[in-house]
Amino acid sequence: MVSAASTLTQTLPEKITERLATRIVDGTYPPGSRLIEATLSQEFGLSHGPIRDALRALQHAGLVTILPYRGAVVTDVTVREIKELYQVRAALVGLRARWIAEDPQRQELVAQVKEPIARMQQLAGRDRAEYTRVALMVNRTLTESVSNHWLRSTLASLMLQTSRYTRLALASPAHQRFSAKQWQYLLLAIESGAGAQAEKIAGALSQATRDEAIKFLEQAMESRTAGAQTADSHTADSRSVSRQAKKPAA
Amino acid sequence: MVSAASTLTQTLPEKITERLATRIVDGTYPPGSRLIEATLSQEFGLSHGPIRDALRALQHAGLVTILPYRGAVVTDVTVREIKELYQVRAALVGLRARWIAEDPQRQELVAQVKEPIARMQQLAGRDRAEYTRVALMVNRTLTESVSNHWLRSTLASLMLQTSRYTRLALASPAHQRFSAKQWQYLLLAIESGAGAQAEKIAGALSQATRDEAIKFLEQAMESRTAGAQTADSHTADSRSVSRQAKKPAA
DNA sequence: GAATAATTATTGATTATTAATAATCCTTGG
DNA sequence: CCAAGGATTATTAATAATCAATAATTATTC
Repeated sequence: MVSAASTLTQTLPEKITERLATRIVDGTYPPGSRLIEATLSQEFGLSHGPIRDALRALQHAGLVTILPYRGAVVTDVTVREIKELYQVRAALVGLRARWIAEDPQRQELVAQVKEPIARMQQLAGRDRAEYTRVALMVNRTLTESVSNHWLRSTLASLMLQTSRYTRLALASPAHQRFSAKQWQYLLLAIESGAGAQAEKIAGALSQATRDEAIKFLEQAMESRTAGAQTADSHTADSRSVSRQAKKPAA
Repeated sequence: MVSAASTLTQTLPEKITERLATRIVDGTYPPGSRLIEATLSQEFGLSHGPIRDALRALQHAGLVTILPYRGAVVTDVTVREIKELYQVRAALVGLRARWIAEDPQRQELVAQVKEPIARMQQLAGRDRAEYTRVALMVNRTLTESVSNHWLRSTLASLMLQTSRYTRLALASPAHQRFSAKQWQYLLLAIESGAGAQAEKIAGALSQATRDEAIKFLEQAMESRTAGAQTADSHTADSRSVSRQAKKPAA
């Protein structure tokens, strides 16, 4: 479940897992790229063992697909799968909001995120990178505040995957402004202990983010299949994992 | 995510994972038992590699806890954690019911589970083992019918863990009868496409199962701490994983 | 009898080697 | 030219032997 660069990690494979996860999420390794054990073990100056472990962990996190005797490939998720992913995420984010709103000790958390959420109002539509940073941070704070261990870890796993696409949605200034507003409403609902309302707002925001991300992805898909032969970074069929297909830039 | 002895498995570690998972779930390896690489690799006639993989997979599934330089121990879940686990499960089982009820192609599934659910009525309060078997089977059929990949896999993971405790609840004839009734209502709600109602029934049943399981567990805890020195199978503090602590019966 | 040091069991990681296998390349015959 | 089939290659899967690291246990000493 890849604790997304949070709790100071211990073992070697965990460290590697996080470093690789970061590269996948931030796009350094685009979907379809192969993660080859030999290359990675050289790069990190390690033997195959820990690398293997890390790749397996990434598989469990859903960031990588392992084909027997073929190795790890950064998962290329179809639009349909992304929709499904967000659907589950929306439900759990709703649950998260409700449980937080119903937690007697919620004011601590409220105090912690009040300022960042206010700042999001300022940034919305102005500083894209910073807005994204703050938004993801607030999200993480909320997830980590959940006392239920299982909700926390499954949410963390889903978030890790969706963050790849949420970035896309947050690129739109219009969506930023919408998102900022919704966060403010959500904060109010949580503060006042309105569980059902908090759940509804959080779920709706998640759905909206999904719709926005999908819009971008479908555009990208079109332009990709249109000018297929031109650029090398994205072949028409990024699913056919042929040998020469994009190696991770070493 | 340990596909619980379902989809015909391929690789060695997956096979081992399933065999070990079965043993943990059915109580062959009680909570607190240590799973030692050397022993297992001998038993299965394999080298350490695949065993390691399997243990890591079990850790991801939440069935085992790995302590650095100490190895894998069958997770001993606190009552609080079990409550949390069921809370998430209840929410997702509710979601599962709703989505199935809203699926235009649901009648296929309905036809598939109608008979088993009718049979549950007959078995309830009479044949405990068979009732449990059918109930778990129906549950699995429902989970596997979910088209959303993420819901399916997270549910499968949660189910694998909860099945350890659901068994306890299903031991009670009263709960069996209650459960059988609720399943019938659930089937009707699904058949008629009443999503919200299906969600409510499924969630409520999950909660009831939880309450029943907790009751058993708390009884077991009491009797355990009371007559601590007597039996060897469950030490008072099954958390202290000392060297001599229950080895898996080889 | 408690603090500390030695011992032991066990995992973590490395290295080298062989087997298995999927993808690709390279014939060769039509 | 080109399609079918076999050789080649890249890469993972698994084994084995070894050493390092470490947590728990046992022994030792004052």
